[in-house]
Amino acid sequence: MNIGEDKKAPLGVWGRYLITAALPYANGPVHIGHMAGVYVPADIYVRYLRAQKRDVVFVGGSDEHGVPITIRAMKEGVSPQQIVDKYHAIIKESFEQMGISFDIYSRTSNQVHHETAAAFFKKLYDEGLFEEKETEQYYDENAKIFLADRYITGTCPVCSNPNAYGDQCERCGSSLSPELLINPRSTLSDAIPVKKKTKHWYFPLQNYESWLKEWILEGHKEWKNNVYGQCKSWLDNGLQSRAMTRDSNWGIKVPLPDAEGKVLYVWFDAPIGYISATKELTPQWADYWCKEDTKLVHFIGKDNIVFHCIIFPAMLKAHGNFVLPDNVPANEFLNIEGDKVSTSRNWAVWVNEYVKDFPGCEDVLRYVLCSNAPETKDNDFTWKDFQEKNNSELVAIFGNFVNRTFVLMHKLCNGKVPPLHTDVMDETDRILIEEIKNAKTKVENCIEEYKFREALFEVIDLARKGNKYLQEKEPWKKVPLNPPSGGAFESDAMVNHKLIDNCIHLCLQLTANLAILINPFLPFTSKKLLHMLKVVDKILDWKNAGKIKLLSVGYSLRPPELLFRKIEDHELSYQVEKLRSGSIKSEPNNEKSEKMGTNDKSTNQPANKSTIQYDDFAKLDLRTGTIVSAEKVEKADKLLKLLIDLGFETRTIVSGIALHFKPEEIVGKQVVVVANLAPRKMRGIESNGMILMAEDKEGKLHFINPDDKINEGSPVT
RNA sequence: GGCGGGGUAGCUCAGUUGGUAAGAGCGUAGGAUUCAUAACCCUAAGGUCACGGGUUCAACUCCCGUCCCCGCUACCA
Repeated sequence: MNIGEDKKAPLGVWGRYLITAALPYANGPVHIGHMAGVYVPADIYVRYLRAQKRDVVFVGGSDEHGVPITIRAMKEGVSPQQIVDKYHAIIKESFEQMGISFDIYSRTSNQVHHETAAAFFKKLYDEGLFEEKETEQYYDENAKIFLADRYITGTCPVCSNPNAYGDQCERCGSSLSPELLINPRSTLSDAIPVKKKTKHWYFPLQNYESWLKEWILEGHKEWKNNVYGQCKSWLDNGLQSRAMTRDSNWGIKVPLPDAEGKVLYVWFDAPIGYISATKELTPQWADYWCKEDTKLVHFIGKDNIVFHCIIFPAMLKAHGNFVLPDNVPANEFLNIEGDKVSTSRNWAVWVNEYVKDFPGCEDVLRYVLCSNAPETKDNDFTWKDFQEKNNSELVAIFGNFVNRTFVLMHKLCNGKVPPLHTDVMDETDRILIEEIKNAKTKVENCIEEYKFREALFEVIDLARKGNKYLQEKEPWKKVPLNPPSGGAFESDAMVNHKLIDNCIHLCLQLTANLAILINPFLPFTSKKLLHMLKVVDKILDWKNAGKIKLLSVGYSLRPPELLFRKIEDHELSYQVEKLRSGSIKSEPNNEKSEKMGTNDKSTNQPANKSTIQYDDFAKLDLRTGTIVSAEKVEKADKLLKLLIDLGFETRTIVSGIALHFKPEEIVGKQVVVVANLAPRKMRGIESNGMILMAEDKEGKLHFINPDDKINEGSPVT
């Protein structure tokens, strides 16, 4: 592959472009975080490339496999297919409505993908690139399923992080396999997983480590800081074999004879979805995937970095014959009104709802999300900001310029494009013409470097310059004059007439430029402009930008229509109210944040506990006790080391309540203790028992204790 | 605690390889104007560039340390 030789390729040297946007996971709709981080930037890039007449394909689709979907189906009593059908339709529609112009929006449950992914796997298998291991895999006997990586937690063998996930330790960055974990447990039913024999195929990432290091750390220093830093961290920590198959019946069947009940790991099959979608789109798919002069770019959220920068490239490398990503411009997260987006708390602005609440304002959302995109760090979306950006930039600068140009043209030039009289052009005119040219260069440079918000700023700035120009020229102050008939002579009036012509002429040409430049960002607006200017789509070719001969002299144009409307205060308060009233307080241990990235495939539902017999209860030795001392445990945010007087003895209990109570304020409190709990070491301190706590709906903890003070050590029955 | 990303005007962000760049937009305050969706245009205020050291003739820009924010993760048997 083209290691090291592809830096800063000059414009136009790429034969074709293959652009992918992260496959959204089909167990929920998309929200504005997804849009801002992935789909809007990807779409801008693609529309720009198309305007450049580059050969480009933009693929996407729903990611429909994975255990969370089967779990959800189980809970709702429907089939996994029904779940994904429902959300695939919603997601697809949202993208269409927002103008995300996929060449194909596919899905991983369809036939082509099953075949492609299976064949990919088979090829690696046939070449002996997998390690086949029969292992004791963890099985949840309550839920009756093998536990997917994500559903097992345990201790990381590398850094001793006790809550590493089965697929990855996020503390030390190591990629793991479930059986490497020490002390595993099920997050589904809380059951202690039992081991059961099963066979799986592992992909030895470590074999690609040195290659990845060279390819990324040496060859792609231009990647964004956040992306490069993450990659470096993983690579420095060392890679390990990772199982690429799972025990499940939802997914792509492992294409081997002895693999009943086994499917491909969702992260193995999902990125292959990009290939399948391309296949489905065109018989020439291989040109895009296999020819070295293809520029492959993955648009993703930051939660996907490891898969798109490490695992998938290693898979492609192993398979051979495929191009590798030239860049992976991952974005950070978008918060809403100061809080992180959370599906479980319903703290989100859903695209399908936005489209209903603000019909015809799709471009406004695109504008706000792009101009405030989390390109370098997490950012905040507020409705106030949404209003201000709309009212003071789209309406007041961009829309207003276009509107005053059109109104003046109709008032002063009979609704036609006036001629340009070079004899009366001045410095101001020439500067404006220069600015139009510059704008094109600036915008394209920014887009090529994935700096979309800056690019968009430059477009708006051009409109700003138009307003300034208009202000300086003040054509409305000049006396309009009918075209001279017969022997015209130079007079002040004649000159004024020419000045008006020049001003409006240039403003109109500028407007045409705006249509071209804004097109990648606000395609609906661009369309409206073309309609008003009575020109065809052809004019949107990027090569036309920067020119001032886009509209023919004498051509009559349509009356103006407003491009944007103001957003009123009451619309904001409605949205904010909707957001707040719809939000659900969730329990803190369930407060797994939603990422604006699209593949948060974990769900974390505490299951209802099953019925127990009296005997089970009677096994507990519950006692009252009094806290005699409390201190914070070093290097642990949540732990307090407590000494509890139980009457017959005083013992040490380590409890995870430090975020809720200060040590000094709980000394002397009576508590209920599980006295016969097996000892357990935490942070090196042996804990002998457990304090009972109640948790309210805010997630706050409260001690459980007797109404009146009673003797230490009194049994609780 | 670990890893990663950040901390620059009220807000959202730019600041290239260290040297007249401490900047932009919005917001705010004045002014001017009326072609325009009470919009546009002009002007102004304001920041010890998180903090403390260090390297240098010179640091927002390099080094060390500290603090804070965000994400993932850890300790809540």
